[in-house]
Amino acid sequence: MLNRELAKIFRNMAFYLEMEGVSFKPQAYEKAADVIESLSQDIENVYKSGGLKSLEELSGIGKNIAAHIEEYIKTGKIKNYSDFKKKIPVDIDELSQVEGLGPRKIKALYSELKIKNLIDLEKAAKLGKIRNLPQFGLKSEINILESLEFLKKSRGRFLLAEILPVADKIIDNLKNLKEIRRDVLEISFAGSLRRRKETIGDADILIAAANPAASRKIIGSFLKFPGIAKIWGKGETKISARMEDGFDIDIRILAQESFGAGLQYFTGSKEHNIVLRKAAIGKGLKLNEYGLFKGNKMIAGKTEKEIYQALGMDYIEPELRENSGEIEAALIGELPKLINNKDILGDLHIHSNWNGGENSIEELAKEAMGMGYQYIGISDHTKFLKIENGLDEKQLEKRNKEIDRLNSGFKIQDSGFRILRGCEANIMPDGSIDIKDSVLKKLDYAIAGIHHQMKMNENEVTERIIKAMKNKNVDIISHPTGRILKAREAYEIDFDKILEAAKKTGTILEINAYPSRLDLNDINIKKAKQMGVKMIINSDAHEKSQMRFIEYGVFQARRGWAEKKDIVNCWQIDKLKRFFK
DNA sequence: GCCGTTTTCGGCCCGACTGTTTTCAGTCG
Repeated sequence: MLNRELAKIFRNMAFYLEMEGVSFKPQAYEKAADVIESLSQDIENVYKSGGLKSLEELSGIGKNIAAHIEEYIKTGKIKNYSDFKKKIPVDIDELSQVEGLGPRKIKALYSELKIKNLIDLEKAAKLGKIRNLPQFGLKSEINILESLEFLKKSRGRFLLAEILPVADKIIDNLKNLKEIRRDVLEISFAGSLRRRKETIGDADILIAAANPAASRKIIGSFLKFPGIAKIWGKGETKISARMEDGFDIDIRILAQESFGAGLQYFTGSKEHNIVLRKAAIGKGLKLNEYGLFKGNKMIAGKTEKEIYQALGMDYIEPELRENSGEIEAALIGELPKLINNKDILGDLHIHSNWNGGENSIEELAKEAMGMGYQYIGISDHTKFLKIENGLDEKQLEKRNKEIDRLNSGFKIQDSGFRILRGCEANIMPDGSIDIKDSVLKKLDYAIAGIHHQMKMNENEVTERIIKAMKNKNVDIISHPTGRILKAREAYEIDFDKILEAAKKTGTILEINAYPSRLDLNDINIKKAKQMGVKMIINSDAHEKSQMRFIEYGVFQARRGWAEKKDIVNCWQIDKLKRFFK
C-alpha cells in the first residue's frame, strides 16, 4: 500500500509550502494527504484501474497532485518533493515535535543557523544563539530547551488506554473539588480522546462555567493540581499544561449556552469541522466554538444535537467524525446505528491458567458473569507457542473436561451462563495449523493467528492466512494484520483478498481489543462491514482484569461504523454455536 | 492546488494565546 507513503509525502510538501509562505496550497496538499490516508482502496489500484482520470475523480485531488501520484507510482519519487528536501534539508518530523516550532520558525532556524534536527537545535539553544534571532527571544530559547527535555522523556503519542483512565480522574477531580464544584456547570472530554482514536496526542477537556469569574477560579484550581510539570500557556478561558506522566492537557472554558458548540468544535476532527463549517456557510450561517449564527443571532449552540439538526443532518457520534462519509450519510439519514458496550454478550478470546495466564477458568467465568456476559470462550494457546505454555492435543482435551464440569455446574444452578471450548491455534508459515484436525473438531470453535515469522512478503502472508481460513475447523482469525501500536507495523497483506476468502469460507475476523493491538483498525472494519464479513470483538485477556479491554474494541468497532449485526458476539449463544458448526 | 446550484476566477475555517513587537506574525487546536 502506497497510501501511507504518499499521504506522508504530501503532508511534508504542505509543510514545505508553509515554510515558503505560500498560501492555500498547503491546505490543498493536506487535504490530499487526508483523502489518500483514509481511502479504503489501494491508491495504486485506483491509478491502475483508470489512470490519471480516476485519481482526479477523488475529491481533493486535481491535475497536479494526480500527476505527482503517477510519478511516484512509476518512479518511486516525486521531483517536486526531492527539490524541497534539497533546498531545505531539515528533519520536519523531529523539529515539528518541539512545542512552539512551526514551519516558519523551522525555516528561520535553518536559514540563520543551519539547524537541521534536534541535535543541532539543542546545541544552538545551549550556546544561546537562538535568543538573538529575529522573532525569537530569550523566552523562546528557554521554551525550546524545556520542550527538548520533555521530548527525551516522553514517548510522543499515547495509547487510548493509557490516557483515558487518567483523564477520567482529572475530570472527576475538577467536578468534585469543593472550591469550584459550583462553578463547573458541565464538563466533558473533547478532541481525539472523545473520538476514541487509538493513540492520543493530548487530552482535551471542555468546561461550561457561569461567568468569567468562575472561569478564572477553575483555572486557578487546576493550577494547584498535583502532577503538572509545566504550563504551556494560560488565559482567561483556556489553559494547557504538560503532566508529569508525559502527556499534555488542554482545558477550555466557555459559557453554558455555548457548551454544545464548543464540544462540537473541540471534538473535531479538524477535517470534519471544516466540512461542517462550509455547510454552515452554504446555508448563510456561521459556525464557531460559540455557536451557530445567523448574522449576530445565535440559532444553536447549547447542545451538539441542535447544531447538527440546524444544519439539516442527524446527530453524528464522535467516533465517526473523521470526514470519511459521515456528513453525507447524516444529511440523508443513513448513519449506522453503532454498536454499544452493552450489546456484547460474551468474549471468546481469553487465556486461562492452563496456558500460563493468571486466572483459572472458573475465576474468568465469574468475572464474565459480573460483567453481565452470557458466555465466554477459553482460547488457550496451542503447542507451537512454547513460550506461552501452549497446550498440546492431550492437554487441550483434559482442559475441555474441566470446562464441561463447570458447565454442568451452571446447569444445576439453573444459570444460563456457558463456557465455550476454544483455542488460539498457531498458523504456521505454510498456513497449516499446529493442532490436529481431529482435536480441533471437538472444540466449540477455534481461533487461529500468526505469532511468529511475520517477515514474509505480501503474497506469502496473504496465502498463509487464506490457507488457515480454508481449514474447516478454523472459525476466527485473531489480530488479522499483526500490528502492535507504537511498536510494530502490520504485516504486508492483501486485505481485499483476505476479505474475499473470509466471505467465502465464513470465517470471522477478530477486532482484537487489546489496547496495543486494536487490530483490525477502523478502515479495515469498515471494509469488512461493506463486504458483509462478520467480525468479533475479543479482549485477548491473559488475566481477568484485562477482560475490561473489550471496551476499547467496541470503540474501535464504532470508529469502523460497525453495528450490532456485524459483530457475532452480540448474538445469543445458540445462534453463535450454529454459526460455528 | 482545488473547487464550483452564487463562480472556470476568485475564493479557500476560525479564534485564543504567546512572544515578539510597538501593531502583529506565528503556532496551536
